[in-house]
Amino acid sequence: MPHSLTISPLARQAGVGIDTVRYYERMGLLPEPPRRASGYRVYPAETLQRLQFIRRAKNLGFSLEEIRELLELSHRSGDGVGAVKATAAAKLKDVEERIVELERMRDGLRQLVDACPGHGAPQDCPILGALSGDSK
Amino acid sequence: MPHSLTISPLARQAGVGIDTVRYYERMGLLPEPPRRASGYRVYPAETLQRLQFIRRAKNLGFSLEEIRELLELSHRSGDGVGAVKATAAAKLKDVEERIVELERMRDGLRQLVDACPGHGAPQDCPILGALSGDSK
DNA sequence: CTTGACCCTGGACCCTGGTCAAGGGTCTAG
DNA sequence: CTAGACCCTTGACCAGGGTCCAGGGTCAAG
Repeated sequence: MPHSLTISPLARQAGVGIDTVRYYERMGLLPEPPRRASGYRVYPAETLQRLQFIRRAKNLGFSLEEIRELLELSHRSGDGVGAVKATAAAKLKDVEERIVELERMRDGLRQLVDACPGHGAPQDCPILGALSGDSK
Repeated sequence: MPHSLTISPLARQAGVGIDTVRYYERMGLLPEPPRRASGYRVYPAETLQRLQFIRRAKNLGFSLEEIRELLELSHRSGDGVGAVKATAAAKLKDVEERIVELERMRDGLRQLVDACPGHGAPQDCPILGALSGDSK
């Protein structure tokens, strides 16, 4: 199985910097990879998936800490399965709330775009209103 | 119309710190409010909405710079309406993409939660897989 | 009028999430 | 065997987004 990478191609394929990969390792987002005798890190292919997950989650506004929790969910076996489930459920709720808010924002923007066919004053556009639903 | 606040109740009601309000003003997210003779800032009630909007948008992963743009959209009249529309359309696309990714994440989490009824090993849960759709 | 709560400005400081550089090994093509 | 590309660690530095004084006015209640 030739699916192992040194840090540089890994980082390149994941679209992040080398330093970032090492940073994530320090922060506990990536497991410490095996090393060659020389000390070089050697990554299994799945680390690439993990990095891509991280990038995506980061874009969605999750902090590295939250992402760490999400990642742990999927790789922890046995211990305190109930707790794992609860954490997942909490994240799920969080994600669902974000979706609702983004949908509200989307609707506001859509109205803005539609209601403003290239000319005419867009003041009083409902973008603020669209998001003024009660906050949690 | 008694709807005017000094900075402290404004901040309290919006759930942010006083310093944050002044910081947002410096960053151009809040307009400079009128002042009393003493120099005290006096805010109209709508500033509260604006602050709540900012908080929400921030939670959704928008940077202050992006939020500034969003806010400008809703309050700019006349000038360069075409450009405004284009900006709004771009934001809309951005928001839609975020929604798609969050939905993917939600589905992954939901599977995780459902598939793991409180006991039994949740390893091999599809959370990583669920998010491994090609990134842009 | 005085006291306590509030407001002002300016500048220092903090955390997060990286990014860069120095100093020094490693690997591989020629 | 040597040049060039890669890798290591440690530690400094940076931007974004705040947060916290210090020093000094303001305002309302008593």
